[in-house]
Amino acid sequence: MAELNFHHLRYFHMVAHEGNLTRAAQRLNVSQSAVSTQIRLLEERLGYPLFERRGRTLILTEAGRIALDHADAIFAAGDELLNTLGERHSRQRQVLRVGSQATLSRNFQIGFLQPLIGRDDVEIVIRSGALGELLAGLEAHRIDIVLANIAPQRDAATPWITHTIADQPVSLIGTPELVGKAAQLETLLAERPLILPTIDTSIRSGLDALFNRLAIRPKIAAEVDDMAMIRLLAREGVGLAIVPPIVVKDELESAALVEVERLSGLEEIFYAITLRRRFPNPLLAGLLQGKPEQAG
Amino acid sequence: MAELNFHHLRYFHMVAHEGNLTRAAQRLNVSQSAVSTQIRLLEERLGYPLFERRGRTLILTEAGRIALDHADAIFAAGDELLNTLGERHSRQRQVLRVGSQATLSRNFQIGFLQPLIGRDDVEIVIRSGALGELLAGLEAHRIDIVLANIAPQRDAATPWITHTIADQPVSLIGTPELVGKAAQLETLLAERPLILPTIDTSIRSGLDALFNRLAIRPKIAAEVDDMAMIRLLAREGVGLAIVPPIVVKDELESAALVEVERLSGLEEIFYAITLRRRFPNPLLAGLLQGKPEQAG
DNA sequence: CCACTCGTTCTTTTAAACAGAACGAAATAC
DNA sequence: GTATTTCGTTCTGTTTAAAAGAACGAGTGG
Repeated sequence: MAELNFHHLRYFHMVAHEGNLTRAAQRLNVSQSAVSTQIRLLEERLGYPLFERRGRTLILTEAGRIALDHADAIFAAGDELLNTLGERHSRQRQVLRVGSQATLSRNFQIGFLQPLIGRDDVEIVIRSGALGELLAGLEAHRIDIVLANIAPQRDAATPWITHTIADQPVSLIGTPELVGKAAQLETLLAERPLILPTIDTSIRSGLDALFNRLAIRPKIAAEVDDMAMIRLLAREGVGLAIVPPIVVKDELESAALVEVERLSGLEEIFYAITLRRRFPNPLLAGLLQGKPEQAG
Repeated sequence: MAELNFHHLRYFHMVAHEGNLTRAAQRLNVSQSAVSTQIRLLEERLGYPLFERRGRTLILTEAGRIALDHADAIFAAGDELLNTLGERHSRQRQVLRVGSQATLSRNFQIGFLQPLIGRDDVEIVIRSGALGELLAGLEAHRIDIVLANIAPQRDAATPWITHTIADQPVSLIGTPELVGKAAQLETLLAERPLILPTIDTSIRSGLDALFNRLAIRPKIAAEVDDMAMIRLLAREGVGLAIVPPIVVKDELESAALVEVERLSGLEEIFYAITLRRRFPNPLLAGLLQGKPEQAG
C-alpha cells in the first residue's frame, strides 16, 4: 500500500487555495504540467477526483474539500514546526500555565490550585480544552501542567508524567420522575433514556463493558464530555445520568435529583500531567507534593 | 527558502518511534543508509540535530521532541484523510453533533438546544473544546455546529457561516470586601487584582483598549478562558472579575458578589458556526431560524 | 472567426531517493 | 583481553520521481 505523498498534497493544496492551476504553478515556481501531473497522481492514490473539471475551471469536489481540510491542518503543523524551531525563547518569571480539561469539576480545580491562588508573585493562566490539544500545548511548552480526567496513552518516546490526584465514585442519577419507584438498576439502564459520557472519556469504556455484561443496548439521549452539561441535562429530565455524585451535590441535597445506585467498579480519576523537563517550573513542586506518579 | 520535506519527516518519525534506525529502515523497506541520509538532510533543513548520537544509540534532542510532536500530528492527519476517503459512509439518522466552546454558559447552551432536547428521534452529541479544535472538527464533518463566544477569522476559502445568537453586557464584579465603599471604576481597575479573560477571547481586546484609554496597567491575578472558572475565582476573592453578570447571577442575588458597573462598549456575543454544505444536517434549520448570519 | 488562455498528455531531462559497499565505533560473547 | 556482531555514517553508482518543454484540445472573449 503506497503512502500518502505529501509533495503531491502540497501542490493540490496550493491549487485548491489559488483556484487556478497556472497561477498555483507560478507561485510554486514549477510548470503547469508538473502540477497537473502530480494532482492526477494524488487523485489516483486517493481514489477520487479532487476537482471537477468544468471547462478550464477546477471546482473542488466533496472529496477535494475533505482533502483540503486535512491538507490545511498538515501544512499548518509543518509551518508551526518551522516557526517553533526558528524562535525558541526561554522561560519567563513566575507564571503557571494550566491546561484544564473542560470536563473537570471547577470546584476540584480551585481546590487543587488553592496554594497558588491569591499569591502576589504568581500569575495563573488557565486555558480549558480537550485533552489532545492540551497535551500538545504541554509538549510545545505553552502549558506547564494539564488537569484531566483521562490518563493519556504513554509510549517510550512520551516525556510526560501523569500524577494521580483524586478519584470519585460514579452513580446512576436522575429526576425522581424518571427514576420512578423501587426500580432496579438494570431495568433503568435498559429502559430509560441515558445521558452518557462521550466515547473518549475514561468512564465510557467501563460503562460499555457493563452494558455488554448486562446485555443492555442503551437508549442514548445524549453523549456529553462535560460534567457540568451532564448535570444540567439530568436536571432537565432528558435522561438518567452516569456521573460522580459530587457533580450534582446540590441537586441531591435538594432532592431535585436522586441517586439510584453506585456503579461498582467504575470511578472517575483526576490526573495532573506534567512534562519531564530538566528545568521544571518551580511552582509545580509544591502543587504535586504527595501526588503519586502513575505506574507504567 | 526550501519547504519542509515531509518524506524526510516520515523517516524521522519512524526512527523516533522505533528508537532504532535499522529497525525503522526495515519497517520502511529501505536501507539504513537511505534513512540515515534523509534524517541528516532534515536536520540540516531545520537547523538543529534531532538526535543526540550516543554510541550507536539515537536519543531525541529537545528539538527532536518538538519535531516529533508535529510529525505525530501531521501523519495522524494524513492517515485520517486516507481513512475518511476510504470509508465514506452516508449520513446516519438524526444525530446532531455540537462542538461547544468551554467558556460558554451552560444555561445558554441548554436554552439554545432546547427544541431538540428530549426528542426520541434525535441524539445529541456535545463535545467541548477550544475554538480551533472545534472548527477543525466542523470542517472535517465531525461536528455539525459549533457554539462559541468568539467569531472565527474568515477568508475566501473558509466555508463556514457564523450566526449571531445572543449577546451579553459585561461588568466589573467582585466580593463586597474587594470592591470596598463608593469606589470608582477606574480606581478599582488600577489598584485591585483582576481576573481577566485570556488574550484570545473576544472581550480581551476591548478590555486592553479600555486599559490603554485609561492609562491603566492592570494587576493581573489570573487569566482564564472559562467563565465558570472566573466566577469561582471571583467568589474566592482572588480579584475583581470582568464578566457578563448573568454568569454570576446567583451570587449577585445572594450578595456574595456585587456589580460595580457595566463596562460600556464591551459585550460578549455568542455565535453558532456551521459549514456551508450542499446537504446540511436538517436539524440545523430549526435551530438557526431567525439567527442572522454575521456580515463579512 | 481568430487570438488567447487554460489544463492535459507525452517525451526527454533533471533532481531526489535509494542500494550497496566500506568504514569506524560500540556492544556483546567467550 | 580478544574476536565477533551490531549499529550508524559516508560515499559512489543506480534507480525512481519530479520537472521542463512541446504539442494539443477545449473554452473564452473580441
